[in-house]
Amino acid sequence: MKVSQYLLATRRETPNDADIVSHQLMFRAGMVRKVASGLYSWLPTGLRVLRKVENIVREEMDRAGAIELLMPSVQPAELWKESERWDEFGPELLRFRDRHNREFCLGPTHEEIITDIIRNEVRSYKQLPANFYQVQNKFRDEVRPRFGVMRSREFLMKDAYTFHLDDACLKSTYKVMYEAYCKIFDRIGLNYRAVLADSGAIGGSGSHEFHVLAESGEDAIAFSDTSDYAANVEKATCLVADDRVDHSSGDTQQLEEIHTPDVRTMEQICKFLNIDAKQGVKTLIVKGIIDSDGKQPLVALVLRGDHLLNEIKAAAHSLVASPLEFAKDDEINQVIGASPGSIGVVKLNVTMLVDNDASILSDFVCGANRNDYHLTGVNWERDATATEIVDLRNVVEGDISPDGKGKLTIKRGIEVGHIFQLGTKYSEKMKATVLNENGKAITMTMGCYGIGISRIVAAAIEQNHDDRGIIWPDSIAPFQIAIIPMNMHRAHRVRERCEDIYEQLTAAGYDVLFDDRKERPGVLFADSELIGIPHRIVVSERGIDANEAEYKHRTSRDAEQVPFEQLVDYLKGKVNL
RNA sequence: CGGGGCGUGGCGCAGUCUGGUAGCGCACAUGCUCGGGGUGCAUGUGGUCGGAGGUUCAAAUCCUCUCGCCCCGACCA
Repeated sequence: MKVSQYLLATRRETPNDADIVSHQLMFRAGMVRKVASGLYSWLPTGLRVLRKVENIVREEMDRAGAIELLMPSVQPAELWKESERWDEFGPELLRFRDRHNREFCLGPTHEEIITDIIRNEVRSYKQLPANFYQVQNKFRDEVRPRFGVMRSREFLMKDAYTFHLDDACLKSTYKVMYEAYCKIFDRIGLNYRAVLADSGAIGGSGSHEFHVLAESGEDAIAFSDTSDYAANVEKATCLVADDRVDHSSGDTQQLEEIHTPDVRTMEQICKFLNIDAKQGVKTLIVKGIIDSDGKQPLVALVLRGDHLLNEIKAAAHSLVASPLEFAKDDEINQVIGASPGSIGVVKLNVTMLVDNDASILSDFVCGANRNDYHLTGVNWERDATATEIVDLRNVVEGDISPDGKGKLTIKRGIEVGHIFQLGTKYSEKMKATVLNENGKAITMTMGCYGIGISRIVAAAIEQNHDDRGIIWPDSIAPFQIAIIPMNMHRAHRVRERCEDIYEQLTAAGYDVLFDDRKERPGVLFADSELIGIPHRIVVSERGIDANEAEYKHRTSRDAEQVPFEQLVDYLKGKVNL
């Protein structure tokens, strides 16, 4: 491509609504432009990258035995009502009516449509397992779109769905998909980790997320520093470090009530009593499961002062309402007789779920269930008893890995892929069955597998940039090689030489950007670096005199001189096609 | 949804408090200049100041309504 016949659209300045580096650089490099909140146009440079990612995904999916198809982005309400997600999904699902007043939605995902296809087309166990995928725009009406294409409302996604006679078959295909995903991210050249994930509302037994590691990631992921344990912090567990002090000889503190005016938060109580948050306990009041009388009791969740509640773990408990709902202040006052900020575990009249680590404390501090008072020297058994001891908290750096091997470290990641063993959630509701070898109708068991194509583009930039711009891996660069002429508009021989190199490299199959604009060298250099073209050839009069082109990689400091006749072969050794 | 902020040429901003008929940088066009890191000079194109209504002799500026965009939001018990 010659720049004179292309839309480079680079900018020197960053728009003020771009607050992460990938968004800023995608704008400045002329890759995307915002059309409305969460909606972007992909300019030619951006589209080139998007297509490259898409093609790698497509090749690996095909190689793994998946078959491509394409489903509509507009979907009829009937199918969503059948799966009961029409009501479950919430406002993220954009709903509307057509001219005949029939209800539709813009597809945020395609389980319903694919299940409908498969139940109509697949009748025999002999046709299983089946693995279908598509690459398509999805729409989710995000409350707050942000970070450019990282969390936009419309985005490009590869989604695959598999159908099986039984769970064993599902598990083996799941493993094949897991490996295909690893190949995809390896080929793109990203630093990523596969982690255990919460399967969430979608249900099912097994689930992994694939995260690109980056400071700006929205998710926290926990790894063992010695084993291969890795999990989303939402899901991560740890072993309890049992460093309980032995008080069997009775040398504990006395229970004492202290007047603590205006002390409500853990931070305030620590300051007031000059203690560490590890020596305190916080008591969160949430709503419980509605009982047989139709009443909704309150449940207390007890955590060590320095720990954070994991809402997913809490909501998963059989006594706790799901999704998790915090009790309102007046309810708490009514039932417990004290306000939030003064709640504690002693003589607490509701079910008490105590986190593992809170349960091994002794001589700790908590609210007194009396406004403006706290208790010190509290001890389990003697002063209070847990209804149940459970895992309720987010793991933190330094916790013991659940496999007992090593300690957890926590890093941030951008979720770019997610695979699920769905089971029969959709196939059962939508009656997707096949006949088995005995002629009996069997409900198929399903898996689903997503990759955020547009998000990968942003994630790759988050991971690969410097102060001059993007640094693409060869695999997804919009152009692999830039040809930059020096003083071309005065020196015909520079133009001729560039044209010649451009022809040769293009013929060799490379994506080459020949910057033939009448601009000063600084502009040409700056733009090629901003766009992130990994390999750069400079042709100058001086070089022509020496019969040499200059080669430099985007990441290297110094350039190398290469004789013109060796240039193509030289690049073949440097640039991965 | 709650809280905060912002809408002025394509982009980044000043002007708004204290009303007087719109300005700067970048980009763009033309000419000269420069020619290995966003050259310099000159000239020029482009904005009914998000929209509607109101106050006023006069509104980007004051008032009312409205639309759009951005940021933050369990962590507290």
